[in-house]
Amino acid sequence: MLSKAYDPGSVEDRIYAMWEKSGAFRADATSGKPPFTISMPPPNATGQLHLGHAVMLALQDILIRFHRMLGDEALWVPGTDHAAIATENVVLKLLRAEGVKDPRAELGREGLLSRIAAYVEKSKDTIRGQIRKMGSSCDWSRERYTFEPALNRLVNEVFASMYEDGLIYRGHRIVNWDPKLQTTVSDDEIVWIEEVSPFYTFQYGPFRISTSRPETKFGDKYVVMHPDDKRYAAYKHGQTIELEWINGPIRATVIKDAAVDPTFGTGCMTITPWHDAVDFAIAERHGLEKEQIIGFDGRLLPIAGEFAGMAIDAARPLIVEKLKGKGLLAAVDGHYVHRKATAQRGGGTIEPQIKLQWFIDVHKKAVSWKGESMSLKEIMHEVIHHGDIAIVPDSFSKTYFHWIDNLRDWCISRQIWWGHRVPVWYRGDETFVGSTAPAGKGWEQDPDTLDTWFSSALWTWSTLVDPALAADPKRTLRDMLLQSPDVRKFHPTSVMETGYDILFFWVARMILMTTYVFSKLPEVPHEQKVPFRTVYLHGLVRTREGKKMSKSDPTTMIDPLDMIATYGADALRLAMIVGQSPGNDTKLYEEKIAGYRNFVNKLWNASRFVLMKCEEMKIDPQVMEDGRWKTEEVAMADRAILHAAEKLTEDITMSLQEYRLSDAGERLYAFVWDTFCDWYLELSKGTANPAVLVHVLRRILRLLHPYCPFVTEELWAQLKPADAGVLMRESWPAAKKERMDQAAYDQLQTVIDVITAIRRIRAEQGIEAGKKIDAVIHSKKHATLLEQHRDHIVRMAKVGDLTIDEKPAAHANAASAFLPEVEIHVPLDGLVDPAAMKKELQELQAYVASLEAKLGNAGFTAKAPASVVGEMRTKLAEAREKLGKIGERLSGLR
RNA sequence: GGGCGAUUAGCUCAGCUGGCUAGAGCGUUCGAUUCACAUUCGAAAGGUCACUGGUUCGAAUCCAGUAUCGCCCACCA
Repeated sequence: MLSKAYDPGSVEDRIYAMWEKSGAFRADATSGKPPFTISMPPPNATGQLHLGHAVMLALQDILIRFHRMLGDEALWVPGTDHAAIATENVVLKLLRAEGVKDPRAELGREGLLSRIAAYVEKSKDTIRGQIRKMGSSCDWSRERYTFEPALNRLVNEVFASMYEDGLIYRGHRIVNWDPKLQTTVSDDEIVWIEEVSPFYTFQYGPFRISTSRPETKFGDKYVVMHPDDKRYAAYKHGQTIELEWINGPIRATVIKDAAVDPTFGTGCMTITPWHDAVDFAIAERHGLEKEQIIGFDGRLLPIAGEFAGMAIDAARPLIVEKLKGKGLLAAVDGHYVHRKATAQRGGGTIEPQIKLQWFIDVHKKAVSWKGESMSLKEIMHEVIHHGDIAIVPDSFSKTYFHWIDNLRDWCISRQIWWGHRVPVWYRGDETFVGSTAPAGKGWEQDPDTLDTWFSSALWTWSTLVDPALAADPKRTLRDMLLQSPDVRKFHPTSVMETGYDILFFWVARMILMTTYVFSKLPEVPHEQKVPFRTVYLHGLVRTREGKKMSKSDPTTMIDPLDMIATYGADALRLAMIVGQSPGNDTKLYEEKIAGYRNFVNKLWNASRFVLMKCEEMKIDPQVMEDGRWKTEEVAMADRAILHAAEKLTEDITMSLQEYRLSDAGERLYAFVWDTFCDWYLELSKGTANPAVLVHVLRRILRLLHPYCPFVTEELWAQLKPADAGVLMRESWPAAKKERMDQAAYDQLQTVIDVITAIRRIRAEQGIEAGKKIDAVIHSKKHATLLEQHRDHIVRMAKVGDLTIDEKPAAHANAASAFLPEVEIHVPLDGLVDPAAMKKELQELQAYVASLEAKLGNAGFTAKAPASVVGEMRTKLAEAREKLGKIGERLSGLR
């Protein structure tokens, strides 16, 4: 017998172990079933489960379990991410704490990498266990890691292929250099911080120029202004001027360029092409010299003269002081708000620098797509625009297009060690691109590694490539893709479910890489050259106050593992999913989770009740065949609940197929609690029909399983038919139209309305429970109906006894009254069919529209006689009036 | 500066292509209680659907404008 309250702690781990051991998570690449695939966005291998993960795991598990039950070959590939910069930083910090002052120098590349690898392996088990805690039904036999050898091979092959196609190039570009982490960071990894900093205006020969960064100004020998700026019309482009500057006299050149905003400051500026992206662009346009002022360590170079070697923060006030001493400081604005670029990871101040970096060219038309030569950017646009990939919610397509339109070449090299190393070898002037060094001595591999999103961008298919094929150097990328059984069966994936915050970081890059790679395989049908068919973007989880949960402020954090321990994984899953609509942030707080814990417990007790009823009636639910009962034993209430269960099945199935996960969850919640427990189980306390009870409960367990896998599986063991296996492998119920019994359902609704009315009147009139009540019914049909349900009404409305008298109807649409002195309106008849009325309305609308069109036409051509127009006007007015009446009636419909 | 979105009950939110008396959960108030469940049951109060116009027989829903808030992108020397 079941315990009085559901205890998730004693159930969840046992159930999960049972599933895993039984092989229920494993997908079969050889089955004939249609595939349904999700690649799990890999959490950091060294990470801890947070709410973001929990939401993603719950959503994906619901989809996977639903499709598995639907009869699809459902595959959910789990994995972890090597998280390049983040992981390297963690280990560097640990090493420094151990007393290793300069880990890179002391351990060397190989030494440091093996330390990091060991650390990663050690911590992987944590996240693996935590993913299991959520109930995730992923296929652990296919677990992958973004930095495993097979994936490294694929990364190298893709790099080489793109290089050969001229899509990867090396060039000097302004990059975001982080002097603290000693690496470049991508545009997307920058956080802008507002700060007030002094804004200086200096005399620069005849000009006044302003800056918040005097320390970059040593090398400024170009003064730029807008070509149309009349104030500077006297100065010609290319003209040189001798002037006194920080470290003595220099010769400045006048440049006219439209990039300068004449309304800002003095309308002219000097440029520092090495340390500013806009300046770099101007310098490129005019072929100007570029000079480095600040070193990669963040200190001034010898060009700074006496300031050389100083850190920029320290040098700044001294430089200002010197210029002031020379009488060149014209003004200082102390209230200038400046936006400073800092690195998202590590927090160092970004110093733009020119570096030799590897880039992916997104503009070059070098990819064959639909028989055309297109750029990566164009393809990225095309697949969304054309609908090869759908984004849920659709509104994010606009954001996506906007981003694509402004997309620049992607800088893929990083100056860290932990990551896929750039597969390029150098020897003197020779360059070789490939997985391994070419034969011969003296080849040196590029020291840089690739942006972590480069390997992540391959994730949907790199995880499906057979590692044995990847390990064979003779196999080409093409072989690996076409010969891996999992790629053939499961790619493209069905859904990419992730937070909207990484739409650009990751989703867009998967589209870029996958379309590129598959564009090389003519035998793959066009629509299969995408990484996924649907992108489902969930929102961020916020605190009750709407704040972002952050590690730095522990009071805002909700730890999903704590919540699982207290309330159970099922409750947490429901609390996160219900109320979460795609693309919108949700607020989560403990009371909400507690509410769903109550719900899970409610289901538990409902099952307990059903089992008790079975026992009372000496029936073993396990030997009960599903859905078998004798027609004559089925009362109207049974027919009604059966109808409701079929309707529910239909709704839930549809909602899940349309990715309306919150709706479906809410609907299940309401059905279980309000319809099944508070209504049908209450009725069943009188006369129970165990066959129907068990049938409906089994139906609930199936429909609810994707949301609450643990409790439903546990209850299933008690209630399943003898020949059935685990619930997670059961089939999804199909709504049976022939079982739908709207009439029975409506009639019971009437009975319920009557019960509610009696209760309300009792409360209003202060009539105690248990008193006899006389009801007057103005309809023979309903008098009969209520007479049949007298026992239920008496019990549910807590009436001592009930007399039902029939009187002739006062109105055509019979209303009924309870208690001699009080009239209650009960909607007794479903005489009006809203669908038919709508149809009539539509016909009238069409008629009105045609009349209007004719009238408009007649008025315009002035050919119709006035009498005809008048007649039409009358007709139109009549039609409109009728329309209004029908609309009103329709509005009044219940 | 460019773009996207939001504004519905005290709080958190539903409300799909215009059509039930605008809903749910939590909270509040009142009442119940050995009978599956106090992690319960019944009921009540609570809304100018941000504002102003427009389209329509009919608008929370569509259109325009206003206000407030949020997010993304770019970034001014």
